[in-house]
Amino acid sequence: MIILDLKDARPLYEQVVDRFKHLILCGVLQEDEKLPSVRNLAMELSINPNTIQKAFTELEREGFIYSVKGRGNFVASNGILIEHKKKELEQQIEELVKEAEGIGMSIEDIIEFLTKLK
Amino acid sequence: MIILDLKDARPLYEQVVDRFKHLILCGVLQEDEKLPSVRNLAMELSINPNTIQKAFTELEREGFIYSVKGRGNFVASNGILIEHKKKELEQQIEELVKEAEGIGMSIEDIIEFLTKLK
DNA sequence: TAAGTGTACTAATAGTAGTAATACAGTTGA
DNA sequence: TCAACTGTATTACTACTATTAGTACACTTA
Repeated sequence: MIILDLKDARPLYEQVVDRFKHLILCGVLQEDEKLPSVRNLAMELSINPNTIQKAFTELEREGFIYSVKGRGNFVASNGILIEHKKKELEQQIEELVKEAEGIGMSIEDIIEFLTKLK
Repeated sequence: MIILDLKDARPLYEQVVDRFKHLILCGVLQEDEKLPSVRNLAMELSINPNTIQKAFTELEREGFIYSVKGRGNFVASNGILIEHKKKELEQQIEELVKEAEGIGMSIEDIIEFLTKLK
């Protein structure tokens, strides 16, 4: 299900995160489907369970999965995932607006720039 | 002119960068005014010249100052500074838009969100 | 050309990120 | 209830990177 590339310079947990993101976004893993357990997957990949745990924690932080103690990790609903990402983006936008105002660029200026992008 | 806080966890060069940013943005340092030399300031603060050099390189990268080999570092014109920051922001906005489109959020949606911020 | 200036290279060190070993804690089903 | 599964927290080892410094080079100006 998940394949690691040990020659890849990227950290193992990051590779795991990206693989699962892909599987979820492409619909291979369906809503509420159970992910392999931390231990199983770690054994299968011959790495430490904590590395998988770190990957799952990150996936949860980004809204891709949810985790239930003692039961397992599960694919989050598409709605929740998108809602999560939307909030993240809105936060980023707010920070950007603050910075922009610091150099005398108003929200209107930003909207004007966005309009040109269309 | 510049004061360091050795108890501060932040790196020395970063403290120097922030101090100068403040001095420039508040107009204490005027356009084309010469900054203290790398060696002088280093001696005054009892740190290594390379640390000041690193701070100045960062300030130049962000458009706050410009540097002339053999002559010194000088405060950039306000216009250039703002232009520089504006381009940086616009780049960030473009990246944000791409991400937003990835989750089905259009430029119009972003504009709507911005409008509510006003 | 001396005395100032910025810059590049290298190295020592401290801090952090990645991974692992291990122990703790919740859930489930025979 | 308890064994066997599940996620989680704590700690520690290690490799990498960031920070700082030592030193040498290169340009500018009077």
